[in-house]
Amino acid sequence: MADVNVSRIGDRATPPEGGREAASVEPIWDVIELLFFAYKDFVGDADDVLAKFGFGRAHHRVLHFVFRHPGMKVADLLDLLKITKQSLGRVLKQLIDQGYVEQKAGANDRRQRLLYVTPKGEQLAMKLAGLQTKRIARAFADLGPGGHEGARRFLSALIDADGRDGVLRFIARADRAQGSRG
Amino acid sequence: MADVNVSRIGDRATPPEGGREAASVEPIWDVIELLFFAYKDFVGDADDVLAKFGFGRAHHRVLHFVFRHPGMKVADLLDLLKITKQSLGRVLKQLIDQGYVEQKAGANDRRQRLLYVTPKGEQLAMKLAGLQTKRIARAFADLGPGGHEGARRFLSALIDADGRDGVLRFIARADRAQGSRG
DNA sequence: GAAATATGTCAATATGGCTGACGTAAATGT
DNA sequence: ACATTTACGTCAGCCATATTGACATATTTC
Repeated sequence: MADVNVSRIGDRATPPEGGREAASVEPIWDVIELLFFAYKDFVGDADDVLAKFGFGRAHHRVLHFVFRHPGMKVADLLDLLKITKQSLGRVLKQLIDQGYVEQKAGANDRRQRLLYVTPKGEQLAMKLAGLQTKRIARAFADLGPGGHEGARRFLSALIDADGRDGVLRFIARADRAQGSRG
Repeated sequence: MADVNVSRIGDRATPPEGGREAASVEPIWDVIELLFFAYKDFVGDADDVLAKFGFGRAHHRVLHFVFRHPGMKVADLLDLLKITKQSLGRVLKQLIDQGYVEQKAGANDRRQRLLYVTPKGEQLAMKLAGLQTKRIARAFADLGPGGHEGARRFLSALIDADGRDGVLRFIARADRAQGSRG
């Protein structure tokens, strides 16, 4: 966010919410816009690095989730990212061809292509996660104790109610799958 | 998030962070992934409506910011969205041609095209903001008191330090510019 | 052996970014 | 007054990422 100086500037950082909420529900403008700006900066960190590798956000997402869930099936990834196999195919192929991700036939079901990151892939995945972690950690430092828990609760609550538990379990399972590889 | 059932499921919702933080900083996986899933669902609400109008996220962003900052210059919008005038031009033209946004020459500087939403544009902007507000309000209800303030602080802290004040002032100014139009 | 499943791939299309070049009107500087 | 700069628009082409639909191949299952 280099500069957002749209001619003049104001001062009040919070909208007037005292008491009743006007007719037809007054939009929660501040959070709507903060989500936009915060997310943009958040992914921007990684975008810059990815560009040097000739990759985009799509590659990042695949690399990230394969890293977090070693042995993931292609179908799992499709379901998770909610994209088509054709879209996934393109970026996955590049990641494989360039040695960031590798496939192994499933032991039980040999039609399956289980996905794993290579050491090279792990290095990039960790580099990207490190950048994002740095930003988040800085935010938590600003927020003081309870910041992490608060953020987790807020973000979880934003997720569609019917998919929330699945996402939380997914994240928890990844933590187990990877263990501590600091 | 229809379903994220990647074969098996886990239980622990928070990573083991007790005490020291391994070598080279352990990534804050939960927040990294929650941001991804939360943001996806957050923008998904609007995407569905926009699709019915033949619009995309790019249209939403333009409509949103013009609505929030009536009389914005084209240059302001470019600086805010960080896109090129060619990219903006395409979607802005559609919004104007279809009567959602209108332009007026600047009073002082007649080269400027000041942007305003039409009543039709306001209606759509409010509809989209309403959907997002519903999601955020639901999250705040889950979080209890302090949820709004906590979210605002967390998201603000995520923004690049050097642009943060500008963004906060921008949001504050918009609140004044629009007043209560609930 | 037939049918279903997991994956890969070809082809065409849409959206929303980008760069570069050029045009026009209005403001500004000397 | 004229040259330059500014604000904006637009043409042309390219790239990344997503889509749909069709079809191929291996493997598992009924």
